[in-house]
Amino acid sequence: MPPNPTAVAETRSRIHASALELFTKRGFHGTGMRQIARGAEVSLGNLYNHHKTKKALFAALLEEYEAEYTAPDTPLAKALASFKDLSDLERIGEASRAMIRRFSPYIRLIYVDLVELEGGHIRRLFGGMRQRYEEQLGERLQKLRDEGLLGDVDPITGLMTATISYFYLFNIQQIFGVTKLYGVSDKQAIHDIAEIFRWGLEPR
Amino acid sequence: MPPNPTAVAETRSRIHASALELFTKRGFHGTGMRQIARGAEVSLGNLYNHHKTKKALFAALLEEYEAEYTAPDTPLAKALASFKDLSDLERIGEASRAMIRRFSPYIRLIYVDLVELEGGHIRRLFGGMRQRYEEQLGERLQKLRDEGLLGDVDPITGLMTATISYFYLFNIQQIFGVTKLYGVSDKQAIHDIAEIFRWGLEPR
DNA sequence: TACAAATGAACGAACGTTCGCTTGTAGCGC
DNA sequence: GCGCTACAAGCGAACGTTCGTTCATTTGTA
Repeated sequence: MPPNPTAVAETRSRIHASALELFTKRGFHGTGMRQIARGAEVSLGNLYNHHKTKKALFAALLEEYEAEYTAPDTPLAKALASFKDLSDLERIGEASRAMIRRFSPYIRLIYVDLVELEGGHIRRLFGGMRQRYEEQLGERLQKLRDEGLLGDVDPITGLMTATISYFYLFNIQQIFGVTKLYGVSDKQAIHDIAEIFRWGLEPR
Repeated sequence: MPPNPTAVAETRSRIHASALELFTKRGFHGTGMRQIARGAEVSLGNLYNHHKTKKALFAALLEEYEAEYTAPDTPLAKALASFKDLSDLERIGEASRAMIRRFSPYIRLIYVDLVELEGGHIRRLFGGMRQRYEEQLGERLQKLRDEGLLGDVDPITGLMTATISYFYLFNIQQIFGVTKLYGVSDKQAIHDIAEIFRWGLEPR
């Protein structure tokens, strides 16, 4: 148990794994440092060699996930980057599902932060959403509109609402534990929602 | 300090108010019985004359709110009950906004339950949603469809998605603390979203 | 007089953090 | 190649608080 870089990194990752599991299951104040140490098979004191306080440990988990989540190679980022026209809505739905599956522990951490700590994390995620969508999609959507491939409603708002609908659907199912919110398979729900955002509820 | 019914009820409501404020602000495990007692201007021991345990006190708050929330005279229940055609979508948006405003403490409690306790509450709320929509709106929507006032997409799914979009929008703004998610006023956002669900993003 | 409402001291357990100590290897002079 | 040193990594007892809950007791009407 020395300054061996790989062994130290392994210890750190065991601590993070244990802390993640407990924080997401019992919340911040419901999780004790002794439980984290036991789960990581590490002494209580050693936790404090890696993180100054319990809060700092929690914050480290959030930051780790945030970096991964905001990377440009996530399913959702790729789906939005390659968005060409409204036939790609289903891809956004599939990507949203993949995001929730991959990042469900992160999302739970965000809820913990909201409920028990300052809650600033989720505000940051949604805060600049509109602007990010405009920067990334504004030009392409304007072009589609000029070509007569979009209707009169604001397409940025439309794509945001569609993405949020998908995201929240799978959030409800995965995080809240609800099965088949719409009574159909995920694939079917993704298609139905895409159709709604393409054609609306009015008759044509 | 006697068996005076109104005085006892007043004490109870002070306890509930103090507990609600603390639970929603610091979570379940982050709130102490002594803090609740201090906030309610009540002795520590007296809390246990009204609720057997801390968990029971929390559960009582959730139940109180749930009864109010599922009552038939809430803004959303009335908006859905009086839904006639797609021009009423804005009313659902307004009602959703009113719901989030009125019930934001309840929603925070639900998040606390999700993060720190069993989390069964939110599952119950979303679990039977599809069925409730079918029971309450199925017949009316079928009639609208027969009259040629609706398109081909499933209108139940459409109305559910629209309601959830509104609800979550104001949840994001009120509970998560995000201002103007869509960059426009609430009124404008309600209208834009209604237009999207009516006409879709495709050109007409 | 009876009894629910209200009180605050007391209990044992668990909390986050600190601290003195041990362990074990990396880097160094030889 | 070999001991030696320095020091990060790891340990668990201990500290002072705070926790949820209990309980003997007092208060104040019905």
